[in-house]
Amino acid sequence: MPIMEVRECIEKTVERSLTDLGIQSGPIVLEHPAELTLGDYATGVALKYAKVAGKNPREFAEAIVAGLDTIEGVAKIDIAGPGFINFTLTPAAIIDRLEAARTDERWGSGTLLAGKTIMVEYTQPNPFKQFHIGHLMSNTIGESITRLFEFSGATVLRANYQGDVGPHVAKALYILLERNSSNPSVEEISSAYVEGSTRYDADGQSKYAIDMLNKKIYERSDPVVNELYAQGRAITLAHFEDIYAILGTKFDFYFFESDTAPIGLSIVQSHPEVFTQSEGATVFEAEKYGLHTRVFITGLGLPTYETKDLGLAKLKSDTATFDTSITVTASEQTEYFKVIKKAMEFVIPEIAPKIEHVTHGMMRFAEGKMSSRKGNVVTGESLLTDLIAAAKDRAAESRAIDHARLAQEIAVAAIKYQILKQAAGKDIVFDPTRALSMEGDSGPYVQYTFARTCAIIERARTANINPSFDMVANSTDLPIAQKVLMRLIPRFPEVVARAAADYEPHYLATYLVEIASAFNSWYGQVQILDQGKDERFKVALVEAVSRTLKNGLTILGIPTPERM
RNA sequence: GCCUUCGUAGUUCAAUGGAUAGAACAGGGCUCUUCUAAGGCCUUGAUGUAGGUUCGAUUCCUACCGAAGGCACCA
Repeated sequence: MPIMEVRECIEKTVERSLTDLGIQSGPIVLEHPAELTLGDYATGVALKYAKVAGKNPREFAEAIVAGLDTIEGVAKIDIAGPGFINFTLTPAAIIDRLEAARTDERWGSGTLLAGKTIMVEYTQPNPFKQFHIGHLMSNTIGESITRLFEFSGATVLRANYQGDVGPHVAKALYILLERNSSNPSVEEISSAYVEGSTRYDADGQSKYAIDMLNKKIYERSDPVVNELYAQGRAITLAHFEDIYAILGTKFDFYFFESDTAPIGLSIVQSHPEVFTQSEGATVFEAEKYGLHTRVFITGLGLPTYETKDLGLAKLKSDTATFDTSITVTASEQTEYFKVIKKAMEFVIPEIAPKIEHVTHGMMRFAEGKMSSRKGNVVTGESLLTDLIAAAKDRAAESRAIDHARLAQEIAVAAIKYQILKQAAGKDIVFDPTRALSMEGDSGPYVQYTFARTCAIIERARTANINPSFDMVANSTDLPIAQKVLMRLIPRFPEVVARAAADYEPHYLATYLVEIASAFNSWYGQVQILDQGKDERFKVALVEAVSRTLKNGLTILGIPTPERM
């Protein structure tokens, strides 16, 4: 019986036993014991309800256990410590899962989101601005969330939303026009943006000129402006595609602010009962809902990001059918999004419930916030370039056939793992030294472990060893690290499911390092290919580890080179 | 000022209200005639402060201290 079902059976029978004892507990959620030696699953319900039941916890635990049905796949049930009930799986149940890990290509997948279609919008770089490490963060988290959803049975629509109109474009274009640029490079465009921002804040004349230019861009009224605009837009977008290719993202939909703006405008203008006029602007007064007022249409009659976001929701809904649309952005937009969501409830009530916002922390320097307006950002490509350079020497000495490709795969692993190893909502303080590190708790560490498993599997194949769990090794004299692996690997589908349910890839990242660490410990301790009687069993276990690492890294969006 | 989020080893992060708070890096020591040393083994070291709820609090509540973000025409 698959382990997820064993788990459910335990949860159900515990709940029923409690009900029989007069306790309405609600659904039971099992945890894992602190120590692997204590068992595979545990519950503290006896502790929780002992007082209500008027018994001491251990006595009560005994009563609960006495009321349990026999559960296939459970070898023993212990009461331990202050009154925990611990369940230990049978060797057969564990071997059944290890066999699945070894042979099932989709090992780890589940049905949590089966039948659901979910649009995920992430990355959101803006043409005419740099692709900085904040975008790298959004892309990494967004991509791994989409893959978690896919492994949980959902159909996923990858979407990117890019701001190709708005003041930032006018600022960059103003300087480019002044420089008489033609077919500017990505660097020229982003430096123009920084200069434009500075001028906008510094002198009133430039500010006025940029505001007028902004209006022209929206209206598409000036052929010279249109020409340079088209060039700059195309150049930056093509540049972003190069980065997506390295990162391993392929979007299904691209939305642009130039398209969402008119849709949003018409929505706002057709709801005067929701939006009010104030100081020449059209605003949404959200104070009455415990939020704050935001401007939707400026005094110049131009739509702000707020209005475009309303248009975006409508456009998404018109473009594709989905149950939920999730927008992944940095936490600085948390409050902003609440206002938008509230406005949506009034103007597009049929779409509003489908729109969800997930925030991630911000990438910042120890000294403070990065700001592309000021130009003090670390760009995505400079970080990747530095990481590739750092990985290059080692890659050159590796067994890989394509060294340049390996260096890139390692660089992607290093940056992505650093982002994914911690809870998604927390800020990351960007430390260049740490970012370049490939040792210890890192992406390359897990990759290296995977490459090791591949090397062993390859050798075993050459030696005609037939991997098999048929012969169950005497479990008492196994090395601890091997026992740990055998208990940990079956948990993989649960870890994936929990990470998907909570939008928290870091549960998976943490788990993979745990597996890699146990494997490396075992590897250091025993000779796997030793021609002994356990050899086939050990090779089979290596295959189970290998698949778990491969699928796990893939879900995180991290490449899995077989040779390093 | 108001709102949101967050304070865990020297540093960067874990911990589903549970059992002895785990890792990694940095520091000290050991380990490649043996399947990849990007590895393994040993070692020092932590829950901001004060209360509260609970059988049990890093986790929930209150206050304070500290940090980050947001709060009208940026995205």
